[in-house]
Amino acid sequence: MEKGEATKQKILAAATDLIHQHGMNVVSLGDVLKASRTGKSQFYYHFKSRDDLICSVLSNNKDRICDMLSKPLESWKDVRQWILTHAEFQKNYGFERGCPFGTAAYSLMPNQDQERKPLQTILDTMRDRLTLFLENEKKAGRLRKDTETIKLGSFTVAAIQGALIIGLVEKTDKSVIDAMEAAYAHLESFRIK
Amino acid sequence: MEKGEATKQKILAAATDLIHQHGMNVVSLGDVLKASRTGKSQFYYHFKSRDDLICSVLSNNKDRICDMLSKPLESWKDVRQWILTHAEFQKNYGFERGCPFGTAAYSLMPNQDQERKPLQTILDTMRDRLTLFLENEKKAGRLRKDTETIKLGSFTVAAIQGALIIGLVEKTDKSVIDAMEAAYAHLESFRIK
Amino acid sequence: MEKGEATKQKILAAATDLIHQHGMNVVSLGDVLKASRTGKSQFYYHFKSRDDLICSVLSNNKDRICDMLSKPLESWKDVRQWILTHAEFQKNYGFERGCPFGTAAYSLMPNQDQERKPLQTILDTMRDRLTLFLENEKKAGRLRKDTETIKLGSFTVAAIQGALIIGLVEKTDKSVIDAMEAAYAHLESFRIK
Amino acid sequence: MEKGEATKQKILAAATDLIHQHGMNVVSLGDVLKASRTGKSQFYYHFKSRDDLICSVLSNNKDRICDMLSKPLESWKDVRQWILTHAEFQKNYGFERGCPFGTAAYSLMPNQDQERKPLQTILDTMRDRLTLFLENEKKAGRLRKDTETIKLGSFTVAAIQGALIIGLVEKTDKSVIDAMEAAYAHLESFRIK
DNA sequence: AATGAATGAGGATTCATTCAT
DNA sequence: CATGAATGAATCCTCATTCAT
Repeated sequence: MEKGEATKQKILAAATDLIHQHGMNVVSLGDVLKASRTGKSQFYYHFKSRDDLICSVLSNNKDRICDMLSKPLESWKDVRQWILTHAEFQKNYGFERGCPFGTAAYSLMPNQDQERKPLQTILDTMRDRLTLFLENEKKAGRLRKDTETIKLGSFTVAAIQGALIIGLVEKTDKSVIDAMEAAYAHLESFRIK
Repeated sequence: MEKGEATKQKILAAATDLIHQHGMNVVSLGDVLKASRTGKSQFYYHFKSRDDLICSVLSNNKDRICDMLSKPLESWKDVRQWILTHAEFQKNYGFERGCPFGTAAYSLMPNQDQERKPLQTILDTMRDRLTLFLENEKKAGRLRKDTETIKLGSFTVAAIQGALIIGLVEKTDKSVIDAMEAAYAHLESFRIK
Repeated sequence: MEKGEATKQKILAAATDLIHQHGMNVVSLGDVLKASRTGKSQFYYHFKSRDDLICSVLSNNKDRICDMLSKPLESWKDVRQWILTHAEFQKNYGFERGCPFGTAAYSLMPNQDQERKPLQTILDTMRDRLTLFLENEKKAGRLRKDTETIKLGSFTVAAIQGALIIGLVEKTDKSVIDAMEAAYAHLESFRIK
Repeated sequence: MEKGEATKQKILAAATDLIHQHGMNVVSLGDVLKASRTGKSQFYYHFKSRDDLICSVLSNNKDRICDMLSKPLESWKDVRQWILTHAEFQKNYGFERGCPFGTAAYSLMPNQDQERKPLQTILDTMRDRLTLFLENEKKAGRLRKDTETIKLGSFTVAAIQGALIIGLVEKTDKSVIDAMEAAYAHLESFRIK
């Protein structure tokens, strides 16, 4: 990685972090440059515009998140663990952030279709991963035959994201975990032991 | 209500709507004034500052939402209906908005404790309303004795909010309703018929 | 004239002068503000944008020039005097400027149709004024019946503008006056004494 | 001509064209590089600065124009043709350009004496060419003895340049040709048939 | 001879706010 | 209650130029 690329990554990293913190509409170029200790010109050498940066961040998030989701869920424990990880993640940030996915979803303007694409991808990946697990369980006879796996996928993603919103407001993980446990309990209620 | 108060309400209404649409960090004073057909001076007569307006909007939202929640849930049908209403509400806005609650939660800066209060109130009211219903059902012997009603309250609120995020990304209510139905199904699984 | 209007006029005057000097594409907002000793915000209070300012200047020029042309030409001496005035005008500015009309014409981008309108008006006014004089002379039997007055109008305007270009390059009025005298001579060649 | 020289010519050609189109104050280095498909470094290898480029363009223009003027005018038809060619030239460019000479004259800052030199040369060449023709005609007894040939030279150049300004404003060649025909008529009025 | 990277000044514009009337 | 005018910091972005390689 050459020197130039390093600068670009530094900017991207700073922007990714700031946007995760504050939402993309609130982060100014100046903020990003201050945080990355770079100058305007360096920025405009590496990015076409602020919008370009935003898109890069979004797509960067998509890559990182999808990367984390690349290992398939292999057990019910995995599932529970994955759900609860989100709460832990939020707690580590002092309840000052939600999931980058949720942050972005609520920052998007209705017409930003380009920017919405990576979010859609993240959403699909999260849901599909769960659905795949459930399907496998069904085939193995460990899940009720009548389980609507896709529906449960959407449900789980929603429950996680919603729980994080509660965390943002309450600044405690009490209710967050409550909600997540309940969500997991719902999943498990389809399980055949 | 004198003429002056009417102006204030006009500004507040415009701001509430715009903020619901775009999130509070993105709406400029100019936007609000344009939308409310008022002038700078009228604004600064009625509000101390932009922050003051934001707080008013938030508290206004709180009042309106809590108002809508004042009638207690009286039947399982009521519960299901209430959950699904959120999806309908979002659909009516062309999936360009989430719930004002969620929008605000994701717009808040970590240090805006003052502004977070009305959100906390909304959250509590939503949860308590459901909890109250469940407790009543339990007393009436129509709910399993071991049901953790508060947990289920948080869970339901989370599921609703999360489902709306999905709506924002997908711009369809398919998955939104899927998630909500699943959430309701979970509640009902505790019911004794 | 209130205080606010005065500020606007100060800005407009400074811009008009600077644009006459350098052409509209070269004059920056900063230049105008420095020259008018005003601030950015004062500017944006009174003008919608830089483009708005440019249009105002152009239309202002149009008004001022057309005003100067409002008194009809009444004698051949008037005509000659009018033509030569342009040279004198340029000399007074040390040959650092052409006619505001020419300056603007050469600064226009092909797509600036809005901005071209006032120029068209100036052009028409200059030509019509001469044409009117010639027509009157023709009616009075002091001009050859076969004179194409409109053609001569365009010709005269062109000769004046072109002469000023020469002045810009040579920084002397020698050739400018030569060209103008020749142009006038051409007009007079249609005269019947 | 080596490879390096070719690059330089490519840049020069692009710049010449762009400057003819938009005037030299409006064309940015980036524009030139984009149009010539070259890079910053190539530019700074071949030119000292933007100013250097401008000077080169001006001198390039001078060379090309003077080249076109190198064949002497040999008949009255030649003269008329030459004048009218300017209108045709402008028409071919959709009335989006004047003569490079006029464009440059109006783009120059008063203190750019260095840059003004090539313009002076162009002007002299145009005028002298006509003057020479007229002198020859005079010697041949086909021109009135009292004709002030130099004056007529300046006059003709002015009329051409001014006519082109009209073309820029009106975006039609109607008046342009009117003015040019009148100018030629004036010249011819000195002719002895 | 040419490349990618960096620089800093300056471009137009919008913002929330204040003040005098 | 309301108006018009002013303020200055901050927004995103483009410019011509330079440097190390």
